[in-house]
Amino acid sequence: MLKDLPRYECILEAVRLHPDLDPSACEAYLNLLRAGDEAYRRSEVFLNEHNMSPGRFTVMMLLYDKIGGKPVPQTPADLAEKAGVTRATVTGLVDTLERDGLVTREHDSGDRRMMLIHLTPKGHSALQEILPGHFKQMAAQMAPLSEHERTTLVRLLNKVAGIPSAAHIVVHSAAPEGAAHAAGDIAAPITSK
Amino acid sequence: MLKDLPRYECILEAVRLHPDLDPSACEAYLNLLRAGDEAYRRSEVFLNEHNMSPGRFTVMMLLYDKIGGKPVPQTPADLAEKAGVTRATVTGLVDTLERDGLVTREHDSGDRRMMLIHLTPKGHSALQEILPGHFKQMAAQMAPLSEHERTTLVRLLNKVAGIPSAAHIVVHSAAPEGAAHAAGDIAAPITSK
DNA sequence: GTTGGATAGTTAGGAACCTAATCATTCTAC
DNA sequence: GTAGAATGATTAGGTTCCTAACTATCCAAC
Repeated sequence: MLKDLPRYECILEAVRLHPDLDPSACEAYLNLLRAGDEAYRRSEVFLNEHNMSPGRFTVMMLLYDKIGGKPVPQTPADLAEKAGVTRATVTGLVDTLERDGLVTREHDSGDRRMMLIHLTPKGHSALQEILPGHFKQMAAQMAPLSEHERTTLVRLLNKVAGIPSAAHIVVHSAAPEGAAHAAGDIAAPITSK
Repeated sequence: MLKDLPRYECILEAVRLHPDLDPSACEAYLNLLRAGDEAYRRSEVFLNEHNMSPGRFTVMMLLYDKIGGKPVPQTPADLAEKAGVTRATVTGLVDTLERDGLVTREHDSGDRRMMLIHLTPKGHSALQEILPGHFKQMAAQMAPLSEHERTTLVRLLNKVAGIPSAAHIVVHSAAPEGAAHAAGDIAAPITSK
């Protein structure tokens, strides 16, 4: 939210009035929020140019199988769970995506409570058109960092986000219960709720 | 947006279909967005418990002089500029803050186009009540990081966010045009638009 | 001194999120 | 087999943001 962050000196000033304020924590926290927001907004600008929003894009990416490159149908509840939003939000996103002809709804033949959301050919080609630019855009944003710095950044971010340890995930990719590698299911966040 | 990030292996898989995809950039980017979102949402939850939202809180903090601890009036345009949102958004936020008796609007005596937003005594004490918890909450979120790690994190985040260099800011605190240290005016982002 | 352009704030309408309530279908237990 | 709980999706209504259009005031130039 803050466009310009307070200088470190100003934070130190504020500590006089508020002894609870941990200056280095405050600085790290504000910079994290700002950098995250910056990166998010840049992507948003790019997506907007292609009649996309982060929410719409996420839904479409979830319908797009990264491994096979083929569209795979999913239920709204699946999409909500994977995207980390409510089912009501998915309903709204699918509404506009369907309106634009990028996805279709279909009743599940087995359980008629469920819907199956499909990427249409139009949706698939829209994605093909957007993805290269999106990837370039991500690469450009991270370009200032060396490979080593990226690794460090990921490690520190995971510490903050409450991910136990980045290391063990790659090592023993447990997956005790089968299925669903598509979006990866590493480290279920504490944000369960 | 994504609750669970793809595993690194899955990203590597995806590179086969999309040569533009820079795996380490993608991983760093996704982790940045997720960690930022996590931190943001945690703060949001805390603020919500006190009848606040990030937007409302930011406006009130801008009206609260961190140095003197005294409320200082500001125009909506000022607030919008410092908060990095549109003036229309500030109008909406001030509407609800005024409704709740936390701020008041007053016509500028000199230029009757302008309004001056004041923190009311009620608003001031609401802030006093929230701030200690907010600070503790920030400290708790950053607790997993050592002082050294915090410095590193800030340096890497600034690289990504396009801040030229964190060092020189503290060193020669230029401030060529006078005034307004309240919210700090370091490093105007590229996001000017 | 009046016209025209800039500036400050608001209004109107839309998108993406939320919670809570509703409707339809399925499953479970008796 | 039927009542009631559980589950999937939607609807209704609210919030926070946006852009674009509007209103009011000020200032500058003729």
